[in-house]
Amino acid sequence: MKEKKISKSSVQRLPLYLEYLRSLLGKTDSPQYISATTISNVLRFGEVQVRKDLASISSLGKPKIGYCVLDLIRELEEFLGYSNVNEAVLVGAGKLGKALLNYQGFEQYGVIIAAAFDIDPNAVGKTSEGKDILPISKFAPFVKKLGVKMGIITVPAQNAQSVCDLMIENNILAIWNFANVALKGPQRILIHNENMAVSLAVLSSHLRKHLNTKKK
Amino acid sequence: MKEKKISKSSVQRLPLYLEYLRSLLGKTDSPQYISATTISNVLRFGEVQVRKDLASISSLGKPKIGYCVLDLIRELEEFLGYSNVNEAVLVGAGKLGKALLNYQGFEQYGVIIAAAFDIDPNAVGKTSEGKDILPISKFAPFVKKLGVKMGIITVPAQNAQSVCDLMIENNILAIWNFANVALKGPQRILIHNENMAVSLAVLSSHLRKHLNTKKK
DNA sequence: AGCCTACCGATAAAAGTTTATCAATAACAA
DNA sequence: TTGTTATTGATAAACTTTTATCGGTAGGCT
Repeated sequence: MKEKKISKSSVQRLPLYLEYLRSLLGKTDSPQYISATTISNVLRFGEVQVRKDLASISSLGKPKIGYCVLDLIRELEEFLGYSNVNEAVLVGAGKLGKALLNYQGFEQYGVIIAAAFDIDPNAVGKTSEGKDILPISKFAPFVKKLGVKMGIITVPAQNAQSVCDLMIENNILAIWNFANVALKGPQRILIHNENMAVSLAVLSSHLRKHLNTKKK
Repeated sequence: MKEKKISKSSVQRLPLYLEYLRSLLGKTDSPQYISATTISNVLRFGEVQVRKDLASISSLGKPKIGYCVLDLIRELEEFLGYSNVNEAVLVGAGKLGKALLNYQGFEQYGVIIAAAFDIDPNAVGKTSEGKDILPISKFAPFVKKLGVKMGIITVPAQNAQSVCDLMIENNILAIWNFANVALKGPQRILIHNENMAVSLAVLSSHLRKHLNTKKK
């Protein structure tokens, strides 16, 4: 009810607040309250932006005092869904796929990759970390049985859309796509395209621009 | 001169056009010209958006015909800086760092990771793919010698800013940051924060919202 | 030739995001 | 108690990005 609409860009800043607040807890002089001003100085966001972001997930915030750190952390974790674990499945056990599969870091954010799938029979087996890589034929039953709602795509670009369709058919609701195409699907499905090429484009075009103008 | 200002979001769509156009070349019925309408249908962007994006990097575009595919590809590669190779250095040879280091895929986009650096003496050596992992003390001379302009950060969050500062001191111009903090630096430096936690936040909060509303 | 149609490019409107301004509130000190 | 100050939260302005509208141009068909 009280949940105001929150912009996508705002959501993307939330984990940064969370990371910072969590880092405070470790310190010896860890403060009980924190002001938006302080946060904005550390993260170098606009002061107002911080307030707006926090306002959309939290109710508290006392004048002259700021926000209660512990409450904020709890509310952020709550909002971001880090408090309840989501299981995910990964399709495409190539280099990138395996790297993600073996990467422990996601558990910190409430995501566990339950298993990976690959079309290549040679890829099937167990990773060094003991995660299963199953044949793609097992995908539908596996997902149905565990009720997995999150899918990760690390197949080559030309196969990505069909994997995406497969996931949607099997009631996956959120898809994290590492293939170098912008996948699309029905509105209700969230497809987040994580595209290394896109990032490289930003970096690389900046360099080109910068180096060119210098030459002149 | 003719280069119009182009928005960051626009730049981020460019590699998708490129990928699609490149994929056309492989086909047997590969067309010589292509219209913005066709592209927009495949990539599911707005038709006008495609035109605007293309207009900012290309001059051509004939009524009733469309754009010359080969020219477009050339112009995109040119703009994105894929045509001339950029060397990059990576700091932080942990799991993620090594995965990136060994990942060949970047070369397709004109980026080669020349070497990695780590503060931990035990990490120093060569990867399975034959890439060097050097002690961080070698960073400054290495970067200076090769004139590297791109840096990749894969260290834990608390060390990321100091690595970032180190890179800036050594004239790195574009930084690709995988640590879970938003790094900041002077305007002229491009810092692209690639944050897995941010992506997970988007996915995970979508799931939470979706699953909650269903329960009701 | 002249008309029709597919398509581009420019300009304008709308939507979304960030930044600025300011009144209101609660702690603290005199 | 009363004034001062740090800080919030709401509202408004500026900016950015996306989407809509429309005139203009070049093929191709009659």
